[in-house]
Amino acid sequence: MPLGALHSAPLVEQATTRLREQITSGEWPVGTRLPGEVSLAATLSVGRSTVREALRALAGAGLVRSRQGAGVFVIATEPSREWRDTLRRAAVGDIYEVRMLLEVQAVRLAAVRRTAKDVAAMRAALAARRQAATTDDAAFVDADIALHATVVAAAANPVLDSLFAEFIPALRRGLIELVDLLELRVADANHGDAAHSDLIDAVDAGDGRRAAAVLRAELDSTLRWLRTPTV
Amino acid sequence: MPLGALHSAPLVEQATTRLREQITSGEWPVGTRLPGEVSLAATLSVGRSTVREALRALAGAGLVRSRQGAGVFVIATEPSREWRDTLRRAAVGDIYEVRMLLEVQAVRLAAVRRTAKDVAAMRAALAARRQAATTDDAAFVDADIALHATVVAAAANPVLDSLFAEFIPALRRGLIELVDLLELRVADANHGDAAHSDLIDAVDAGDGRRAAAVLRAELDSTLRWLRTPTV
DNA sequence: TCATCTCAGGTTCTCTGACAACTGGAGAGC
DNA sequence: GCTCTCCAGTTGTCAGAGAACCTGAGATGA
Repeated sequence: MPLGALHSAPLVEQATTRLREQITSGEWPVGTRLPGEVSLAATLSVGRSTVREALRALAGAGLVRSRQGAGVFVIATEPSREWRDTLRRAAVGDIYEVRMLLEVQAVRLAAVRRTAKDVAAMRAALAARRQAATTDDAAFVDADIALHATVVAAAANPVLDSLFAEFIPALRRGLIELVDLLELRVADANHGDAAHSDLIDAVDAGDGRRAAAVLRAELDSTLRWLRTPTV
Repeated sequence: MPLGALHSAPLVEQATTRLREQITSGEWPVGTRLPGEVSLAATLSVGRSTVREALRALAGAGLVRSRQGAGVFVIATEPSREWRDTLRRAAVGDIYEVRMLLEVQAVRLAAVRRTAKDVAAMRAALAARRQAATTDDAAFVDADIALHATVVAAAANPVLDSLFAEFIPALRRGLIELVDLLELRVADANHGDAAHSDLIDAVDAGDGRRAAAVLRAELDSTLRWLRTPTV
């Protein structure tokens, strides 16, 4: 692998970058119909095939969509990954607060929408969490998070699922440290088992209010610790 | 907006899907050098240009990378933007439901944490929304969303801010279509002004319960429309 | 007046062919 | 063993042609 290519980037890549900049700079907001291929080729001083390939790259990135005969339209701007940066840099307390907010509402939905299959998955995850109680902190936290993910999944909203998954890396980091710092598992390696069992029972019974209360109590006590300044 | 295209997908999209499946199925793991363009064109029974465009789409999605003379290589087996993909592809009702869930809880926090500066920003945004009432649907929806963003910002949680921003492109799309479809602004160009004014008053007064109720009523009625199957 | 149809111009889609630029491996020479 | 050259195969770019599609304007008919 050379340290750096000494020849310029292929024209398609340059064109892709130029067009992408038009989008991310706000020049072409969502909904904009891009100039036609022939016009863009003239503007960029490249062949039409080069423009087409650049547009395909932007389409593959999810920024544009083309309709034959109608044109190519901006369907998304490419934010600067602000969300993921924020999630990486934010105080764990802020992250956890949003997680809590989301999940407490999610269990209300889960209590309404859960299927027998969802409940079976929750109970299987609870069993796995119990099994992980004999292992190290990281594995235990992973099993705990996996259990919560099954509860969120029962809300039957793919956006929620995906959003919860976005939180997992940060949650994992924060929770492993917290469990270690507080030595939560010294007295009880299966810390929180009763609450999780109650949670699943409540969801199973369709009692959203109770499920939310159980989960809120659990997450709230954790949040309080996460918000406590560390010495 | 057509209910569904009655003609088959463009060949480039089909080829992209086929090639992507080879990657995501594990047939072509990371590091694999794909067959050459000429070979792929023969395999897929399309022209070489079609293959090239499909490969560009995959490159734009971050799955492959090509080196002139050397070949095209798999660099990832999963798109790296699962969350964003979900947000783009999900049913607008699912998106809106999560937005609602988030925002109703956010206003509870906002009612506790708002500063005088936050409230001033909300009122300025309300004024801007009123001004946008004289313009087109898109501008009005933008002003509406901006107002909601000021309310979320008052919750003083950067993760919430950033997360709300993630929803904006999808919300914008859905809401502009809804406003247009239902002709919500024919009778009242400044649709929903009273509710928004009440919302700000409640946040200003620190009445989280009332703020949540006002917002829930607003968002719930919109969600109901978004969940209604379109004829 | 309104609804429907037709047409023209502009758009994207696909293919072909040609040539340029590049890579990597094999073989030859030192 | 190292370096250079050559060659086959690869990607990159362009041009051109025709097909398929979309949209808006205008014409026609009820």
